[in-house]
Formats: sequence, structure tokens, C-alpha cells
Amino acid sequence: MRPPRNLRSVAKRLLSFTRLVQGVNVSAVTSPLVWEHVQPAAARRLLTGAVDAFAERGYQATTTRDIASRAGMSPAALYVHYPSKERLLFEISLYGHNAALEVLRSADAGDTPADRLRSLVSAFTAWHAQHHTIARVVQYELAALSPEHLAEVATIRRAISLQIEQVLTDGMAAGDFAVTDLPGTTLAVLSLSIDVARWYTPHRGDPEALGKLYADLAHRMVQA
Amino acid sequence: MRPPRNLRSVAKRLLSFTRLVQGVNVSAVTSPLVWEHVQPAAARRLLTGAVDAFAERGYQATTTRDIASRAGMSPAALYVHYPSKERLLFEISLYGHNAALEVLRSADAGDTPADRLRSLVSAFTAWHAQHHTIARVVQYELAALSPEHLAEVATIRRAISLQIEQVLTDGMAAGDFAVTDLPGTTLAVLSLSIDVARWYTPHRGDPEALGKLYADLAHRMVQA
DNA sequence: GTCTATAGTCGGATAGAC
DNA sequence: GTCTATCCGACTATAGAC
Repeated sequence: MRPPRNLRSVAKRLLSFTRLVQGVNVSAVTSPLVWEHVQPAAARRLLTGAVDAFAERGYQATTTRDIASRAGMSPAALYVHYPSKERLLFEISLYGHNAALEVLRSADAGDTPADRLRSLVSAFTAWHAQHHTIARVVQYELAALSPEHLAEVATIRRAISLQIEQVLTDGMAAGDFAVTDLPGTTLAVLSLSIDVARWYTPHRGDPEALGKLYADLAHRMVQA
Repeated sequence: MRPPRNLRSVAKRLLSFTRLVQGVNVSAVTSPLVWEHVQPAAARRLLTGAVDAFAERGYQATTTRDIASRAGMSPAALYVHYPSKERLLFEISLYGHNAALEVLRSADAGDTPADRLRSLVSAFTAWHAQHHTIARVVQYELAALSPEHLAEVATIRRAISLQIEQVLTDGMAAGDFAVTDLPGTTLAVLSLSIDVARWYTPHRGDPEALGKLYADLAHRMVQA
């Protein structure tokens, strides 16, 4: 005798939705405030559910049923808002890359290259900690994007890299930094912040404090 | 009218096997020398195929058909040598973790904490570059392991972390290092090397040279 | 130990009612 | 815009011949 599938799936979805609304579901940790521009609310719920699922289990291990369930919907409802699972990934990845670049551009301020570098590394690191679920999708799910979508985010990645490379170049020109391998050191500085997305969880400390620590470490790596 | 499936699949497998034997298949880059202890040869071909596939596409995106095909076999033959796809992942992950720890233990030598740290970071970084396919599986596929298998590799990961923490502690005690946040700095040093697995490809330079650069950067991060 | 064939399950995506 | 129901392909793993 088969279980009453309809009742079970409805109950599961209601439970999931309730937990979401009450905000106590530990797996649904993405702040909805970040995605306020995504309308309507159902599309936003799907997107935040996808971010959490992709970050937790990876893109390939995440099912559309899982995403829909986190948003309190049936699997079919997803396709009203997004044409495919990959498109959902792309929207997250594109937004995340742009957000990371914007964080860097806003942080590139200071009287000396050293001040600028500290500000950049601090902000970039804190962003990866604060938004570690989005960052995980940004940094570790590139291979799941379609070739066209990958090309689009790749241009943003180059801009991010250039932002760090420029301040190192300026610091070398001013004699403040001693860098023998510019591309290698650029990559190392970026790398330090990016890897935060791999291991960070909220119980591992305050994103701002981590940013300050990493700004210090990065500065020491390059100073003359 | 259906295509002749038998002939097609046999042809594909023969082609795959031929490329493997000739060693010109860019997707089959894992050196068989590393896995000489895996016997018989068929099991070793499956394992190296799995390493390459997992590193390239991720565990979840890799099919048993893909692995078998890289080894020049039918999907069913895989189960003669391994009871499941997850077991294949575990064998790779366990071996990789042990290899990484062994590299650190062998490298922990030198007259001063600074020499030891440089040696450790240099070797750990070079290993992640040299064996970037294995390293990618080790660092990015933990979530796909069964709880029991994950627990087993987690103990090795703690030993790896301790190896770095110890030399930092010794350097602080000797007054050679100025480290304010020991756990944070330990993680940062490890992080720098681990992230190499994410971006490294052979065209990005010599593993040994990268090791030297990173040893220098890590030393500068902590020196008094 | 390898094969062909397939069982049994699940996934992305669609159809059509409301 | 959401649902239920389902298609259809692909997946892991197994059965049984050789």
C-alpha cells in the first residue's frame, strides 16, 4: 500500500514555507534584503532557496524539487519564474560577481597604496565571509554555467583581478611595495580572500575582524 | 531508425582507451606513477579516470559511465573493482589527504622556525600545484563523502592544520614571528596553498617556483 | 573480469486544469 | 501563477552469459 503522496508533499512544502517565514530554518540563511530587486516575491524566494541549496550541496547535487520546496512551491512553479535551473545559477553568479566588484570599487580609497590595499583586502574578505553562501556559488560553480554565461562573468572576474593588480603596481611605483612577481602576488592576494568562501561559517568570527586580519596579512606580504 | 548502439559504444571505448595508452588525452592528466600501489591495472585505470573526471567536472556531475569510459571499459566492469562511486571518491580522498600530510611531515625540517615554515609552505603549495587534480578532489569534494568516510579524512585534516600551527607557535616563542591571531593566521597560511588547487593549471608555471613564491609570502605574513 | 542488457529510481522540464 | 500529473531521458547498480 502506497503512502498518501499528495498529503505528504503538501505538508512538507507547508512546513518548509513556515520555517522560511519564521526565519528559523538554518539551511535558509541568505538574507532576503540582498535580493530586494528581484520581483515578484515568489521569484525572490526561489532565488534565495537556490543560493542556499547551491552553497550547501553544490549545483549538480541540488534538484529543482529542492529549490522549489525551500520556496514553498511545487517544482513546476519554478519554471514560471526561471526557464531553467542553469538560468537560476547564472542570475546568482552574475549578481554575485557584480556585487563583489562593486565592493572593491567602493573600497579603493586612501592616501597611500598601502591604505588602498588594506581597504580593498578588508572589504573583499569581509564580503566573502558575510555573503559566504553567494560567494561559494560565485567561486565554485563556474563550471556549471553555460559557455555564454561563463564568458559574461569572466569579464567581471578580470575586472576584479585588475583592481588588485593596479594597487600593487602603484605601490611598487611609489617604492612602498616590494613585489617581484606581480601576477603571482596579485593572484595570492585574491586567493586569500576567495578561499574564505570555502571554510567560513558564522561561528568562525566576525567578517569585519577577519577583514582587518587579512588586510594586515596582505599588507605584510607586499610591503617593502 | 536507431543507430547501431553496440558498435558506437565499442568504438568510443576503444578510442578512449587508445588515447589513454598514447598519453595524449588532455583530460587524462593524472600520472599513473602516483597510483602504482593500486592493483590490478584495471582498478588503477578506473581510479585515475575518476580523479580526472572528479577534478574536471565535480563528483556529482561525473557518471560511472564517464569513469568507465576513460578506463576503456563498460560501466558494469567498474563494480568488479569498486562497490560504488562513493567508494572510488573515498579511496582518492583518503590517499590524497595522507599524501598531503606526508609531504608536510617530510618538509618540516630546518634550523629555525622561519626555515621550517618556508619549507612547509613551499612543499604544500608545490604539491597542490603538481597534483592539482587530486588536490581538487581532496579540497572540494568533502561534501560528497559518506559521514563515516568524511570523519576519517577529517582526522587527517586536523593533523595537517596542526603541522602549520606548531611551527607558528614555535616561531612566536622564539620571538621570530609576530602573530596576533594564531588560529586565524594558521588558516590563512593553509588557505593560500589550498586555493592553488582551484586555479592552477600546468601552463600557469612551475610548481616549485610557485612554492618558493608562496613560502616567501607566508614568511613575510608572520615575521616579526 | 569483461561484456550486454536492464532493473529501478530520479531528475529536468512540460501539459493542462484551475 | 500555482497546482497535479507525467513524459522522457539519464543515472547507479545488478543479473547473467561468456
